[in-house]
Amino acid sequence: MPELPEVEMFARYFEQHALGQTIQRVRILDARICGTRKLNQLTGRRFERVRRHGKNLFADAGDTWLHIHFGMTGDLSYYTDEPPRFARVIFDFDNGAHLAYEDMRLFGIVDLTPSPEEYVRQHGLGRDPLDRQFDLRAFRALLHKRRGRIKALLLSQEVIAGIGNLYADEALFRSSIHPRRAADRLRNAEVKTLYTNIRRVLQQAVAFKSRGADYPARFLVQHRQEGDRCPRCGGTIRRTIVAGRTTYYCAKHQR
DNA sequence: TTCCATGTTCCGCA
DNA sequence: TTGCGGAACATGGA
Repeated sequence: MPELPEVEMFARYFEQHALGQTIQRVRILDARICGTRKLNQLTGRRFERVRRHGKNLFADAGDTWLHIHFGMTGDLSYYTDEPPRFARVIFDFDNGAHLAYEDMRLFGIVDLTPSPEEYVRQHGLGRDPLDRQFDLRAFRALLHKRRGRIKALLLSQEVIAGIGNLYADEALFRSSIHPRRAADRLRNAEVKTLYTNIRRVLQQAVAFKSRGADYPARFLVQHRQEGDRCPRCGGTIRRTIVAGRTTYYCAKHQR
């Protein structure tokens, strides 16, 4: 689940449920999820605010921040009765409720970091595409002298932080750009279109999700099947591998 | 049983 | 140097 829009939902969920309460205990059910720092140090503290950068969630706990990366199957669950099946870390609050980080495949990370800025710096993350500073000019600069494939570039978190496999395909689909095109060979108009569509796709995804609505049929994500009909031009949807990931695109209008 | 998965990282090779 | 493919990680669902 977790690309930028999903993590944005997690951030809002965290904000709604887990702020302001004293953490009574932190239970680590599977240490493979945790980094090197000791989450126990959160005991007695409260989460004061939440931030997101790309696919990373941060929660301010005073002089340290909780950092969560959701891997492929990470999720949050605030509950009062039974913990979810794949709970890996559980925060017990003094009101008797709990916040569980669940993760079936264990690719996620729950750790502490000095601050979101420090984390972003240490890991060399690029701009968040919904950040104000991510303007067309910045995007254009990222593509300059990049010989790699445009899809690979969109997936690279050091370039832009937050786009994953699904939304990379979606943005390219809307922009009529073939995922194997060389990044530095896109025409000016295409760069602009792609920039606009990256933001639009992510913003719309957040909007649909926050309403609990399904994505409409015009989204490629509803047609991720070899041989399906393109909702935009009637062409044929193809499945291939680009940048090591399963990629769907319309063979007719993506060039 | 086999294949696949919305992520990241590491290694070998061109 | 840059970028690519492949493998690895771990696990359940179709």
